Amino acid sequence: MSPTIKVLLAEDQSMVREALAALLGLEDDIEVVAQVARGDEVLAAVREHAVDVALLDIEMPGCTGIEAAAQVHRSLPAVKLVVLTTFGRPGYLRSAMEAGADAFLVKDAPAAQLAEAVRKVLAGERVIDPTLAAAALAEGANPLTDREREILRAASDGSTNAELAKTLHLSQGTVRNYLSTAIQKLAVRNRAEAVRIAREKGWL
Amino acid sequence: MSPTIKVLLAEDQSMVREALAALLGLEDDIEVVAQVARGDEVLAAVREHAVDVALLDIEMPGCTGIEAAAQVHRSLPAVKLVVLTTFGRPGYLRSAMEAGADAFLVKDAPAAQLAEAVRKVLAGERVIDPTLAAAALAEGANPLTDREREILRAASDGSTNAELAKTLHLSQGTVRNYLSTAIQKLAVRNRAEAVRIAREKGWL
DNA sequence: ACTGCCGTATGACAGATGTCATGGCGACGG
DNA sequence: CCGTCGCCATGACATCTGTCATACGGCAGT
Repeated sequence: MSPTIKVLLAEDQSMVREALAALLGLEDDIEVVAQVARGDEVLAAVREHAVDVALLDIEMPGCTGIEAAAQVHRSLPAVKLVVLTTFGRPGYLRSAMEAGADAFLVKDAPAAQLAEAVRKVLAGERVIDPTLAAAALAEGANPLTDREREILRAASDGSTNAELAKTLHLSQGTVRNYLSTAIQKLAVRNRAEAVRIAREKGWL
Repeated sequence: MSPTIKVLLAEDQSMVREALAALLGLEDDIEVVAQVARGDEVLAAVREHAVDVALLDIEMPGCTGIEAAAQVHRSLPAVKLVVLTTFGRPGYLRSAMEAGADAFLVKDAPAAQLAEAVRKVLAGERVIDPTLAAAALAEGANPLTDREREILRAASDGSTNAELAKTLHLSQGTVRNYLSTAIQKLAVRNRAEAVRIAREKGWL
């Protein structure tokens, strides 16, 4: 009796995106009504196509799927949000939830979970991998301040202190202080490790 | 008249893998007869299912799709090899070709190219993105020696010189020398940048 | 009002990192 | 058999990084 579920797919790699569309197309009750390749095109497309469920990849040009989720959640709170990602990083889960996501799936989960998640969120359920949820809770919140995160992100391409100081309009000493505190908070021994760990946890 | 083309799909993320299978399943002349999630399972599966074309992702546990391609190429040279990857790194293309690949596709190409590539390689054609091919040629070969690559790879997680020396059974000075020459060859200013650049080019 | 915490800054110090010159050893090509 | 190259090593030097103590203004919570 119910009409088909209208789904939007946001994913930057077209081959993956179209493959997921093919997968969902096999389901009778689901219809992919829109596809976008950039985070910043999500909101408009959701509006235009009266989407029921938006399926969002995190890593996208324009803006991340998490940011896109937040935008949609603010403007159109009725739209259900499924966040889909390659990396099961606890920090991602946390921020996705804070952005109003209804489901959080990792791409190495079985494909059947995708359609299932779409149906469940529409029924008002939340879908979260319990292992990941546990990890997210166990690990605690991001200990880094905004500025520390920003400097760490800027340092992640191998820039030197002098370059960082210039681009961030800070003194060189300040840059070192921030990196130093970040290194200590993450309990590592240099900036490279700090970047790696923060990335892994989804804190960058 | 010709029987269906038997395809093996190797890709570690099950959602993507099954989605690609769904996509290829839409084609009448193609049949996905095997799916594996690890590089080191490819060869056995190709043998077992008398596969015509193997579709290999590069980033996989066990071994990379490129290594798997080389194995298949050596043992069963009649099997056609399509390498599929997220990252259009020229160095990847180069090594894929050296491993005997018949096609090289990036995941952000349109989905239609996938089935098309399968048919073309079976017809004896090679399928390569011309832009990428140009980039691979323009950039030249990997200037790093085996050892330099190895040390750079080991250093990429933020290990310190002392740790590298220990795990690689080298003197600390030697480690520094290798990193220094790698840094110079890549025309960068520190190991972090060296790692980044080498990664980008697919030289790691 | 007082107490944190954040952002910013400085100066000093120790230790890590990058560079350079130099050497030995083995393999491979001319 | 000689030159070149890759691999490994040492020592010396300059620079970059990480740590610590200290400071000041702002802003939030008690």
